[in-house]
Amino acid sequence: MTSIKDVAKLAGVSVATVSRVLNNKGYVGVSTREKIEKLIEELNYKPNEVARSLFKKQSNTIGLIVPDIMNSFFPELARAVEDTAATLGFNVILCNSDENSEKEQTYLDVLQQKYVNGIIVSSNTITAEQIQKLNIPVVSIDREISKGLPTIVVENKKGAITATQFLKNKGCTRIAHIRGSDGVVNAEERYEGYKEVVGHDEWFEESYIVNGNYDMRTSIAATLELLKRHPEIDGIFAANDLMAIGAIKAAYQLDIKIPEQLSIVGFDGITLSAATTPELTTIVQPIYEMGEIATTMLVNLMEKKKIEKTYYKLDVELVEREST
Amino acid sequence: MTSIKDVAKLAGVSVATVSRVLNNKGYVGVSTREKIEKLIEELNYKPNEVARSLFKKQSNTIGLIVPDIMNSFFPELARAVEDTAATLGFNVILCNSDENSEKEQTYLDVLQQKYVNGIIVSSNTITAEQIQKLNIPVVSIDREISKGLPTIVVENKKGAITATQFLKNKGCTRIAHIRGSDGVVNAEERYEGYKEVVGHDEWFEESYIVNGNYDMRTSIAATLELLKRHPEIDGIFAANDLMAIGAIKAAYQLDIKIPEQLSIVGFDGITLSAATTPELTTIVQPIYEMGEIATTMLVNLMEKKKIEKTYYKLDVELVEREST
DNA sequence: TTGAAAGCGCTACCAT
DNA sequence: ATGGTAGCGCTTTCAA
Repeated sequence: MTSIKDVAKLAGVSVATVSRVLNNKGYVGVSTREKIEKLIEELNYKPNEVARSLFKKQSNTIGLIVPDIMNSFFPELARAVEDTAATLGFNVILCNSDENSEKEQTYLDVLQQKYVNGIIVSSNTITAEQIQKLNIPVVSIDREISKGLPTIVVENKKGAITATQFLKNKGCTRIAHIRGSDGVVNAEERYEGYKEVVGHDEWFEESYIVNGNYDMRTSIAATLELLKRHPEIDGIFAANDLMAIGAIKAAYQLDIKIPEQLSIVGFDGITLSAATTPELTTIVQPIYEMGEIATTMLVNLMEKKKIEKTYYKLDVELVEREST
Repeated sequence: MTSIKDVAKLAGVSVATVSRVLNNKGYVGVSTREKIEKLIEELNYKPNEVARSLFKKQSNTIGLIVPDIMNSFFPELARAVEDTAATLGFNVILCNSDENSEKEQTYLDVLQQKYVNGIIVSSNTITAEQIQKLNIPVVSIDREISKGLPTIVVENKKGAITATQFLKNKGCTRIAHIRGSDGVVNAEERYEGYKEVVGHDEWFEESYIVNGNYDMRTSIAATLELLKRHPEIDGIFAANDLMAIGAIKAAYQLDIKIPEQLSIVGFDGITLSAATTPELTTIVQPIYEMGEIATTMLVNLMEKKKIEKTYYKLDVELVEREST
């Protein structure tokens, strides 16, 4: 690999001068500049990023910590983050935490050791304290780690209300809910939204709610049980698309027609939701936008620009498809 | 951030000694070692990876270049790569190339500038020459860039034969093919496999083949047209799951019953394929395993261990589900 | 068994 | 306008 020294030597100047043209900083005579630029071109010289990082204490890299890139909306989020980062001149290191605190801490440590400029994280387990210690900007996505920390979330409760109300308007009279994992804030919020709409109906009781653990398989089993217990159910609001798809499968097994006998609404708007048959009516989150905003905000934070807003609660939208 | 100097000073030794205990290399007196280790613990000192990288010319990082992390099997592949890399002590930088040569070259350049130890790449456009220049190990996945380069692929043709033959055995008498993008090797191979099985049947003609461009939307349109042109079709082999799902949707639109009137087989075995209704019969690739093998092989290459094999052609398996 | 110091490739300060 | 050089935090050679 050719280094700045080689360029300097061949150009008959000092490394300082080469550095100046590299960074477009400080005075350089026109002719020397040209000579150096030509040389850089010829040698196809690219400055060593690691050496730069060591000096700058920044590696032009950001860390992205997600529970599992295979799950629901993380591929799209990752894509948005990587796209935006690339545009702004950063690379992204992908980390799968499995929501495991130990792994998370390990990743946080090595990201810090690698001088990443900032971190985007989606986690329920990470604490504000862990983040404070890091001393680099962190933005939290999809989950609110603590007040004050830069955060991008969506209108979970509002979305749930929209979904449930929509089922009601469609004429559903017994609306069940497949809720997300215990202890996860957005699962809680979606549950609350559901309850706000039907909680005071005289038919309502807690047994219309099952836990699908944000997972398709669990949801199938839960739905089967739910429909056995309450065959009168004619509407289901699932707290994410995966579980809604599970519900579709369960209904299919029981030979229940969707949407004729049973309407189903999901939450997330993942690619999958448009690929099922029938296609899923769902509350779609602006996933790509979330990634964009998070990354842009992170970069602003990193560059210590002043930020107008560090808390975004993005709106969600009901997209009606074939399952209702 | 506390540095090796701080540790050395507090321990009353030189940085060299601290470095020795850090790397478990060279002689260190037992008592000094203990003192230093205790100090490291207390200070929660973590060595600066960037400084290390600069010296070692290796950053304990590998690059992963895929066309688009949102597409078909890349999330699972990325997961496998990251898991394996993490276990072996490496981070992974994610790059989305969109199969765009310029982007690819840019990524290759910055990965090299960042001293990544190796690169895993899935691309049709990258050339052997580009890789040679890099001078770091590269393994190619899903596509064969050139003979001699470490490669992981699957039995595309064989899988296609299995799929098509399976449809025949199921009693299908007019089997169509939705092929993948032009110029993509695996699309070609799958097409060949299909043709090997039905190409000599007397009913066969080229008009039973349409191009779905490895994309769901395109596939829907193509299937619609296909079924209009040849209403007698009772079996479809699609070159990937996304297109097979498109075919399901098209059939659904035309009110054609699957599998009663039409059987469909896909290729890939992505998560999606088990989420549709009806669930898709497909040729599943060992995606996770491909990622594992690629990463392990890459690390061996990086560490200059001797490699038994640099070319893997993994077997695929037909998984029968509801679409046939 | 330990320390001093060179050097990895670059940037930025201070001279000139 | 340009050069010399310290220093970023670490590893490794050479001496002691």
